[in-house]
Amino acid sequence: MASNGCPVDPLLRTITGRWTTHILWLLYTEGELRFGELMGLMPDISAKVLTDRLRMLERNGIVLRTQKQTIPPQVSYELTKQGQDLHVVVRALNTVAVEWQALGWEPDKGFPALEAAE
Amino acid sequence: MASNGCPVDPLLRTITGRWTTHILWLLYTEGELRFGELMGLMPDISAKVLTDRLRMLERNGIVLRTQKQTIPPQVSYELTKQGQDLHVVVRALNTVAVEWQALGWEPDKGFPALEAAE
DNA sequence: CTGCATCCATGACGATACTG
DNA sequence: CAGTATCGTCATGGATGCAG
Repeated sequence: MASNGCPVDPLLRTITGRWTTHILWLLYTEGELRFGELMGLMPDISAKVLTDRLRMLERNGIVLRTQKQTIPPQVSYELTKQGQDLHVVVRALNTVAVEWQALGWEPDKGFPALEAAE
Repeated sequence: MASNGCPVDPLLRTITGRWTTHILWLLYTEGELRFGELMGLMPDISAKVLTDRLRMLERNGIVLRTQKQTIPPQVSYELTKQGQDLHVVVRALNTVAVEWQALGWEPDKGFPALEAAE
């Protein structure tokens, strides 16, 4: 059922899904982060969803999970070598997002600035 | 509820969603296409979903819909100027997707080639 | 501190049938 | 040809509570 001949789709489905690129962005810009630090940097995410995302990214070889058996436990996450491949994508995304933001673009509302100019 | 300070999220939510990048890819590589041509190039999509996606992309200023009032009606879609900004993103996505495919990557299965090597 | 189990609401996706 | 209308299913996101 994957879209025939479109190799992008599975990748997109992986890095998509609420919060995922934000996590990648943070791990890319901040480096290794602990679970609680990620929570702090994303005030609106729930623990379950963050865990879901991290586990999924781990399964896919994109982040590396390191657990220190101390009390209390400490768990850190960092990008794997493959995970760092994604910075090209995330940066491209970021470039366009910032550019469009400057044009007044909003989801489901288009480019108000441009329509006004026509 | 948008992820605070992450301008990427709304953009990602827009270009995400089953088939969307495939549509963008086709309009980017093939140029202007008619509704039926898009259907033909994506054998597994339903008319409703294709319509949904195109309407959404149109609302967001990414594709331009042109209708010729003939019998039978002819409707064409093409990328707007802003839509073409996305080719950077789609190409980045495609580059990584192809690269990972070569490494044996599959969603939820990681990189078998690499694990075998370790 | 880090996370798992459970439950629920939402909406995306898709099949089918019908229309100007 | 190019849709619209309707309905059903299922995955996702999220709240809450418990646990090592």
